[in-house]
Order: sequence, then structure tokens, then C-alpha cells
Amino acid sequence: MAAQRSRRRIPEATVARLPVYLRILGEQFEIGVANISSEELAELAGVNAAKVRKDLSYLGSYGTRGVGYDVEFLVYQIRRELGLTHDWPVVIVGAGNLGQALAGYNGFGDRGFPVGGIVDIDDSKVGSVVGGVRVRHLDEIKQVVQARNISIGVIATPGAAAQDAADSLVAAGVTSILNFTPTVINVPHGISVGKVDLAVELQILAYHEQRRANAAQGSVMQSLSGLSIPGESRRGASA
Amino acid sequence: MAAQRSRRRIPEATVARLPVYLRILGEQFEIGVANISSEELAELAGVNAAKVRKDLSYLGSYGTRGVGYDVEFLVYQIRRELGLTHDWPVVIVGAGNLGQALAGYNGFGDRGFPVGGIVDIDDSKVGSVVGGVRVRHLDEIKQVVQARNISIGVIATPGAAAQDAADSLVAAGVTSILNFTPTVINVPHGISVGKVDLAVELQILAYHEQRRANAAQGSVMQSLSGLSIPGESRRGASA
DNA sequence: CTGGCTTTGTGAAAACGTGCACAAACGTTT
DNA sequence: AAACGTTTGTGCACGTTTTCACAAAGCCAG
Repeated sequence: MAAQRSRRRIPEATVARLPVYLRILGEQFEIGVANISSEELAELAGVNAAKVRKDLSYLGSYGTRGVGYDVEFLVYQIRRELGLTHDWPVVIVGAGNLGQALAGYNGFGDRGFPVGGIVDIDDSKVGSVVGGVRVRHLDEIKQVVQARNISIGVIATPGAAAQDAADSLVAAGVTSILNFTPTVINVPHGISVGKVDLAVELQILAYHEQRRANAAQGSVMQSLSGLSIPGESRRGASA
Repeated sequence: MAAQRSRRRIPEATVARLPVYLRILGEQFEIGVANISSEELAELAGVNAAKVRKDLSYLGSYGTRGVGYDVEFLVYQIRRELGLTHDWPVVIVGAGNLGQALAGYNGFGDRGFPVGGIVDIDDSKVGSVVGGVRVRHLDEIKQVVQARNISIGVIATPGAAAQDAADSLVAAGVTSILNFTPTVINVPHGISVGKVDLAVELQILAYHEQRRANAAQGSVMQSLSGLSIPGESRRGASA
């Protein structure tokens, strides 16, 4: 179990699915499931069983033929591969509507991403407490980042301020950024950027709605597998 | 301009990028840019110029060789193709932390997705006003949906309630669902589902962080084009 | 109206992701 | 210890997405 760190490079599509498996496996472990087959995991994750096996094979040969995968061990291996063996505190830039919601959202802390700091450029917001963390001024971001050894920043400002926020984060020493604004940001080489645009997702749905409407009551685009569970995938990029 | 509706089926990857182009084009139009080349648009969107041209070619031949694209006309065409020529009111299920944030988030309404209703199962939340909309009980969801002719629902409940929320939405007549919980939901054929898991995005970033750490100071994974702008892509699915 | 410069639109190649199908491996039963 | 049923791990074929590269099409100058 020692010399088997990062064997091959894991495809981005697989990296995007591992967190889903991880969550499901965690739940299964909680309710006492000790062993799981690729078929069962696939069902719960809403994907193809072959895909599950191929995804997991990138971690190593951790299954047992004729039996399945040891849930606890697999959880450990995925966490290890994703770098989730320790917490990753994040700093949120922007204490407006969205920033406050993110800070108050337990889903971050619960899954290993505690809010290590919130900053805003607006003095009237500085000092208030959001999600248990006191808002500090953007100028102090470097201290915030260094005090907690933070490497991930979240941009929750208005779109127009996103590039400034990114620049501040990079200057403060952050190396990964999750951008919630619709604005595309420029960062130096070596900084990873993820993007979540809430409205884009709705626009994609609108497209399907409209398509459905246009098609009268004809065929309903491509239907995938069985009678359920659409899949999802995503790719982040890095410079 | 009449007989040129849905020519070919647009690839999902392209559909996911059109909203990004749309936003950029809107901004450019605002600041007085009347014409734009694929190169310029690509730069602003953080993608390859050839990709921009191929994406736009699915809409039709709306560019002028040697000149570029008419910004205003292109905005119109993309809106039309995405079905954004009219508003799509949405109903939010769950008036907790996340639901309130989404309701208060102007990014939805600003981009054509006004909050047409919020429902919650918790009586203590019913009646309160969030983002200008009064919270109603989950039992009334059908009235809410039908009164406003809503076809898109947003799930912002705790994960454990996601499937119930989905079932309620489908029963109420919604045909597209955007799921913000980490839970995978099952829906009947013909219902489109999009998913946004905020923590998953962070986990993907953590993977890159950890990889960077493991790699000492060696090569920094794949660096894309110039010195900026990571891209982004996404796929929704439908049953 | 010819020549030169620019930029689109698109075939074709390459890269990537998915799903099938099956041999290899394991536990269990006889 | 052999036969059997189960489930993994993966080679291969297929479909989708990206990128390249270039002819066709437009504008402008002279």
C-alpha cells in the first residue's frame, strides 16, 4: 500500500465523477454496507457500470473479482487520490448575497472545505459575522490566507469585480480559484480555475425546454439508459 | 430569416458554451462594439477561435468573411436558439440557506429566469418573504406552477429531501429540474435534469492542488493555450 | 476590375470519452 | 480439488469533441 501514489494521470472526466462516488460510498458505509459491486454503485450514481469500473481502475486494482469493492477501503483510496485526507480551508471574496449564502452553506465545511475567511471591499460589511466568520477587508486578504495557509479562493463578488478579486487572490498566494461570477477571469500559469455559473445551467435547461416545445410532441431527444438518472460531467481547466 | 429554425442538432458541448458567448456579446454590445471576430470572441471567452467558429456555424452562416460577426444580430440568434426570447420563471423548492440565497441572487432574474415561486415543507418558513416572493407550502406547488405556467424547477433542499422535491416538481408539471443537492435524483423519461454540486467543484480543485503538491516543482499538468483563461465545459443530460 | 489582405466556414485528422464484451480471478459448494 | 456462479479489469470499437489547415468569400485600395 506504500508505493502506489499517482500512477497514471487520471482523466478529467473521471476526476469529476470521483466525488460523486465518494459521497455515495460514504453514505453506504454509514448505513453499514461493507461491500459494493460496480453495478450497485453505478445504479446509485446514475452511470454505467463499466464506467464505474474503468474510473476506479485508475486508482489501482482495489476490487475483488466475484465480490466487489470494500467500501471503507475505497473511500480511503478516493479521498487520498483527490487529496481529501485533510481539510482545505477556503477564503471567500465578496460578502454580498452569494458570499453570505456560501459561508452559511454547511455543504462546504461538511465536506472538508471550512470557510477560513471572508473578505469584502465594502467597509460597511467589514466586521459583520457571516456563517460564524468575521468579515475582513479585502486589503487584509494576504494575512488571512497566510495565517490559515489557505490555497483555495472563492470569488462571490459582482461580475465586474471578479478580475480584481482574482488578482488579489493570486497576489495573496492562493493557487486554486472557484469563480461564481459569469465573468471569465485571467490568471497566471499554474493557477487552477473552476467556474460555476448558476444562470448558465438554467440556460442549458431552457434550450432543452424550447427544443421540446419546437418538436411538437415528436421524439424527445436522446434518451439514455434505463428509466432514470441522467448523468452529469464537467471539466475544469488549469493554466 | 423565416425557415431556418432548428437545422441540425446542436452538440451538447456547444450548447454549454453558447450562454458564455451570449453574455460576452451582450457586454460588448453595451459598450458599443458592433462587430466582432471569432478571434476576439475566443479571447474573451477563453477558448480556441476555431471552436468559436464551429460553435457559431451550428446556428447558421451569420458571419461575414473578412469582417466578423454582427454583435447585435448574433445576440439575437443565440437567444433564439437557446429559447431565451422570453422569460422562464422558475420555482424554487426549499427556502433554507441555499434557497434564500438563490431567490435573493439577482443573477437569475437578470438573465431571464425570474423567481416565480418558492415553496418549503416547513410551516415556520411559509409566509415569510424571500427575494420579494412569499414562501408558500410545498403542498401548493401545483397551483404555483400552473398559475405562472412554470416549466423549470430548482431543488435547494437538504440532500435527503431531494428525491421528494423532484417527485413533487414532476407531479406539479415541471419538465426541467436544476438540482443543487449532492443527491442523484430519479426522474421519468422526458424530464431534463441539470446538476450543480458546489462541493464537487471544490473537490476537483483539491485534486489539482494535491497533484501540484505531489509533483514537487516538476511539470504543471497540461497547460493550454497562451498565458491565461482556462476554459470550461459541461454537459447536462436528459431522460 | 484586379490584387492583396482579412476572416469565415468546414472537411479531415487527432484526441478524448463511453460502452460492450469477455477472459481472468475470486469465493463457494459439492 | 473441481465445477460453478459472480464480478472485476481491460482491449476494442464506436461516438463525440477538439484542433488544424485551407479554400471560399468578402472588403478595400489603386
